Amino acid sequence: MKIRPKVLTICGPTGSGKTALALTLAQKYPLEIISADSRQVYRRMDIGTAKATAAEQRQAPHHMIDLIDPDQDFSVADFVDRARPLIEAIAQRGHVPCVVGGTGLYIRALLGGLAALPEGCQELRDELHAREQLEGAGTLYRELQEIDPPAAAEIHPHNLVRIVRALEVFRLSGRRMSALKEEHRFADRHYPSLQLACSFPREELYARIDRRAQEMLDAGLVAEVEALAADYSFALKALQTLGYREVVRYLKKEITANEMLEDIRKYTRQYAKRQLTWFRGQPEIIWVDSTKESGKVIQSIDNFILR
RNA sequence: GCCCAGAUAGCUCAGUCGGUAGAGCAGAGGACUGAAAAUCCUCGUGUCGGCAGUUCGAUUCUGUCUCUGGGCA
Repeated sequence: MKIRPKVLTICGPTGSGKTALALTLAQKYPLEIISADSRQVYRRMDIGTAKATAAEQRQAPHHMIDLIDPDQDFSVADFVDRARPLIEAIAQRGHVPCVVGGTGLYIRALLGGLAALPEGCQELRDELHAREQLEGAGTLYRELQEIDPPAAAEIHPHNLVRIVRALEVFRLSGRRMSALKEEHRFADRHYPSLQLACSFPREELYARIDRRAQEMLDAGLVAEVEALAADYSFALKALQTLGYREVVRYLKKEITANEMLEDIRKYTRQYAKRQLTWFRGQPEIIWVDSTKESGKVIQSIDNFILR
């Protein structure tokens, strides 16, 4: 009989203590951690992505970290494709797969599946962007209004990334993205899941983020970026990542060391806020203050695993 | 001590030829299906430094005081 793996997820904004909670729980349960983080998949991006340290990774098996080189592309679909077999294998050996991360879309797609959309095509995207450039702002949006009115109605005319994607889907599949999404709606139920999110009062979360930014710099974030820039270039897409791009600007002498620190803090806080917006919209998530409610957490995990 | 320039939103500043004011940033809220640490949207009442004068009406003009720059001594 094929077992249906139960999946525990721990999400929350950056700096909310997801890793710490997972490692605490790993002392009590046979957890294997699956990182759901769009940046921790990159090798050599350790400090700025707050990757679990080597010592932390020894406390429980970690997966989905250091998968690819910094110049390679990665997408939600890649994440799902790689994580699914891992979950099966972990469950087979009697362990509990624990998905830990802040990339909300990855977790949602893992649990709810992905619509039958074609994968992205960089050349096509470049071509579309070039057309918008050449033929004027609004060109692509008008085209989307023609071919997929429902999608156009949902996408703001300024949101080029989304507009390009919708056009790409139509061009590659011959079908409207709006229809394909409507047929799917993250409605798959791949695994029974218990979804926890780390919560903190906003002020405290921001204070933690501010502190961590300084710690990252102390730990050698600038050197990490210098090494990447030396082997690739400042234009490396992965260096557009929050925390990395500010260091790049510092190294290019566009901002001072202090501005770098303050910018990293500021943009990280804004990112945390966006994550909160996403996670708040996920109805199944149970919010816990892990520093105060560990009893409640243990209780709900017991119920979930033994059910 | 004297001269000059400032004082307007949390910050930087614009503006009102006299009818109580608006940008950027910050902040808050939101959207999100193969780029998601990305991308995008919405939200602006504040003794216009204090006091007094002129005026129907002053944040705007005048006087004075305070503070902050800069200059001269």
